[in-house]
Amino acid sequence: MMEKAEEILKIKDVNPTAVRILVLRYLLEHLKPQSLKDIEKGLMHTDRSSIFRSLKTFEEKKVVHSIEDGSGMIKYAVCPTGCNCDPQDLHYHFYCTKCSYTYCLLDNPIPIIKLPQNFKMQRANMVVKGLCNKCS
Amino acid sequence: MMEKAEEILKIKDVNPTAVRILVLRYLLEHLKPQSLKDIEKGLMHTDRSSIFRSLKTFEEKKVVHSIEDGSGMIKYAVCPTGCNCDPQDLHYHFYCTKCSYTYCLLDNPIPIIKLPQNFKMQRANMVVKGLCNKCS
DNA sequence: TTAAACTTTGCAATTGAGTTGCAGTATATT
DNA sequence: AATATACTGCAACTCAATTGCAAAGTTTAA
Ligand SMILES: [Mn+2]
Ligand SMILES: [Mn+2]
Ligand SMILES: [Zn+2]
Ligand SMILES: [Zn+2]
Repeated sequence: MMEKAEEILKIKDVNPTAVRILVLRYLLEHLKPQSLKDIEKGLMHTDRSSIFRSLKTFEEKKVVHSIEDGSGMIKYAVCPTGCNCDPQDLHYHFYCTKCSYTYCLLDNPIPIIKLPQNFKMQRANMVVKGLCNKCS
Repeated sequence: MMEKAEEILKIKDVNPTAVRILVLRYLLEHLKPQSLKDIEKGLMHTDRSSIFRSLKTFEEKKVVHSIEDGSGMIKYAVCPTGCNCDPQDLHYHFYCTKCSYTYCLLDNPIPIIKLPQNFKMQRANMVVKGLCNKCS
């Protein structure tokens, strides 16, 4: 990503505080979706609860999306440019059961899913599990 | 479901102990996928860890499949007849953000997902979130 | 400027689902 | 019956997530 953290926060209408910039930069530097613990380890002088609250704010303001990959730790990834987290913006994720790497499969938009009558889709958490290219 | 718990356990090669029969019957009685806590509340005289271990055994032996719907509690549902939890047997799930009901969308098999080179699919956890027919 | 109002942060404590060790009980095998 | 194996209940523990609160920082309105 070449966008600067501050620009993203401005676009997404999030107050660019010190912690938020650090957290967002950290996410931008790592293509791999990061857990709260990952970020905590990476930003050794920033408090966990502050990081946690930044992530919650980011999610709410659609700066990041979260991935429940079943590992027990929620992962966070910066939303691709133009993403508004609407159903048509969503993509699959892949969780490698061997190396525990979580991938955003950005090239695979999820298809239109035929829901039962009167079911309304808002979001989705689509995780394929298996072995990644490095592990298979 | 009309299958008796004992029959399913026999087919899936699981020793039909007292707790296991109780847990499986409980799941069969409820179409809604149940959490460990749900089952614990339903089977007031059965210990949590015993239920937990039954569910782990069931999952391993493909008696049930688990659903990580993001609610913080894993849900368990009896596998439909003939299901072997292979990729082609998988289906979408729907989590209602208002009433917290988790649905197995058995009529919607998931499509073939084009993964990157050398990625091998083993399992999947596909959860659509939104409002169910009763809540929209 | 200054004071009040609001926002953000760090720390400590709590929550709660999930998991495990272990000893006692039940069941199967010899 | 004696032994081995499988199952169960209880209590304790793990650990990611979350919260309360007071201090620090920032904005706004006298
Ligand atoms: Mn993603
Ligand atoms: Mn299901
Ligand atoms: Zn891998
Ligand atoms: Zn609902």
